[in-house]
Amino acid sequence: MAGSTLRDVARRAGVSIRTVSNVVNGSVPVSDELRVRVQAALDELDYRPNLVARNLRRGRSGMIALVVPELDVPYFAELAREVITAARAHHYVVMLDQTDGDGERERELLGRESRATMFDGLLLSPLSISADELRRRTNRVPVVLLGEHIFNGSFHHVAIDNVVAAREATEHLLGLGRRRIAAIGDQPYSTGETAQLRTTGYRQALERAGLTVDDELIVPTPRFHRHLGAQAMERLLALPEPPDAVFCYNDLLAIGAMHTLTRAGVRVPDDIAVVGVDGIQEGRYSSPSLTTVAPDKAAIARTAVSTLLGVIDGSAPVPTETKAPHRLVVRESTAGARTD
Amino acid sequence: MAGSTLRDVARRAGVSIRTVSNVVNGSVPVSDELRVRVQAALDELDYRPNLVARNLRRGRSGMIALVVPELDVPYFAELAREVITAARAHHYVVMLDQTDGDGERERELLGRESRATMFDGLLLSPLSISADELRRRTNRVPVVLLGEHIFNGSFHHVAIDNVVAAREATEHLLGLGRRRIAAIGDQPYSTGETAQLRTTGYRQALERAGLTVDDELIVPTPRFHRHLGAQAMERLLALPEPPDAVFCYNDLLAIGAMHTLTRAGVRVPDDIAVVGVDGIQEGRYSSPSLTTVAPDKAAIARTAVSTLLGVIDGSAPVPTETKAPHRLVVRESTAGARTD
DNA sequence: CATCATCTCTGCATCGTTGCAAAGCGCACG
DNA sequence: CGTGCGCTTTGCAACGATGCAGAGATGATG
Repeated sequence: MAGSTLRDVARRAGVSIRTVSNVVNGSVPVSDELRVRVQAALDELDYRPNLVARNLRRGRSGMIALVVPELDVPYFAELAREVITAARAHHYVVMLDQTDGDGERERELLGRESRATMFDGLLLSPLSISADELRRRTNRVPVVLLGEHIFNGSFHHVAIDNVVAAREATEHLLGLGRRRIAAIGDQPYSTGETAQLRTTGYRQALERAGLTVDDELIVPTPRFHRHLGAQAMERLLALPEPPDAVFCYNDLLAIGAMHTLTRAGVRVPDDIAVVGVDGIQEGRYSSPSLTTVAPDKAAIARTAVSTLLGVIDGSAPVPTETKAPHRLVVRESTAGARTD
Repeated sequence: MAGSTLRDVARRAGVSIRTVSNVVNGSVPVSDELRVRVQAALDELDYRPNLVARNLRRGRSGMIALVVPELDVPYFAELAREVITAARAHHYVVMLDQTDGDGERERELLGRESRATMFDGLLLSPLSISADELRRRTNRVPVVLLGEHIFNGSFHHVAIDNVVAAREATEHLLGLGRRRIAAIGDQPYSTGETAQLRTTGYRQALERAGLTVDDELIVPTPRFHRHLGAQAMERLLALPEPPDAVFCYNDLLAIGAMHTLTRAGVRVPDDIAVVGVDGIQEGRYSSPSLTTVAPDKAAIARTAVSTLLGVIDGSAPVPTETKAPHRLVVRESTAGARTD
């Protein structure tokens, strides 16, 4: 029951511990005769290396942590999937934690008694923590930031170009002939940088089209959840002059918005076209299916993981700001065709 | 940069390593004078305990692994969220891995060179691996199984009562007056036990209502994904006598099915009522919103974690089969009211 | 035949922490 | 004043693995 150790195997095979280790690792040549004998002992005792001990000796754990606000938000679940896959390609495993966007939890994560030291590095998708704090707390552990916040070059960072993504989404709506385009999801305060970038892109698109931005059409939401999208849409429908299209800052907001529209008998896209961001699977089977700006999550994950591993092995000391690709996926919610 | 150790702190404070350790852990009393001095040294050097070393010494890692088929399947993401939360309450962290339902991956997970030894225990949601194999491979690591497969009492196991859940879902449809009720998601082969249990419940409900089961209405699907639900529904619509209700073995199948129905101009629930299983958030904002049998995921997670920890500390040697609660959540997809 | 290079194999030290037992110290008590 | 008790503090060993340097054995070479 209690796992056997190198010592047990060595005793059984009548060789030194070191020789068993050599057989297990295969790095140092071992004579055929001994190898066979040791291998037999390994099999009989069903030896499994104690990775904790190995890690201590090697100074590496082979584990990274991925910290996201909420794992049950599809975007993060899908991203986590890709991160796990990308990490596996480098023989790394991934510990997952979620902060619920709670700054306290984020801080605790990096604090004195945290488990952070167990990991070779951290992939962090911070919501509430400030750049200063992060800097103060991460002087030990290699960190790569994902998608959120701007930390003006002091951190490794992987994200899509949010301004461009938002501009393209809005331009797509303009291309349909819509002129009264709303935006759902602005976050005009210090930790809402991502949202603000999307607002910037939205404004750019309208201005380039020679339209004036109607601030009434920009509805802020504290988070990016379905029910907040639904609420925001209600507010927009109550306007004297409702919009004819909505750019939602993520797909969940868009799905919430479409929920409100469907209930209100407003046709999508005929009366109001809807576009989201994130490219989550849910949007492919919603009714109507959702047009979205889809970040290349696999690319984000691969880049983030390899950047992090670079920091870990010291080959990437200078913070890099990587822009990951995205593409517009057009579906029914902005298609010319009727929904039903 | 390189983290300071107990030795460094001890040197600086002019005390023994052991005393520093005592201050850090707080378990053994230390005189005020020394504690202050040591604490100062700890702060100055920003000491963080090396958890790998601590784990080696203590023989516990404080980590469990959660292995699910696919993390981007909402049910598993939501379950993972609860598991992480439940584990945190016990000061445990959770490593996440996914197998893609690939038996090879599941086997590898338990194999010789796996990371399994790094964890104190495993929460496993197996898809393809057989009971025998699992038994052969898990003689070392404490394991609790989640929701899938039947392993006739040789493993700790937490799941809802699938037969009852399926029966209740079907009875709900019967209660609406529907009489031609289809089922989507059967898996009539060795690793599809969960699906088979749901088929059993479905049959029970029909038989108790004095109806005969029309095997044509039971559409198998190899997995529980949206597009397979959509395909299955197409098949049902093509029948000479289509159903007036569908029980889908999970919410994704149901959402796929509703997608097909909406496109085909079939009204839900007026023409065909739909019910799913899993209680994922997506179903609350789908159009129409989805009636579902919702397992209490938090309860499943709590039970699974505390059972696992019981196995780990040896206080729960006999395999327990726990039935977690579930409840029927009625929404638009089976409501009397019109959708639009 | 002596010498040296080569190839296996081994023992020791070490990673950073904690368990254990005993040392050191002060104080109360006979 | 000596003994014993309780409290704090310490040194040593150990968790299980690997790096390193060196010991043996073997073969090649002059």
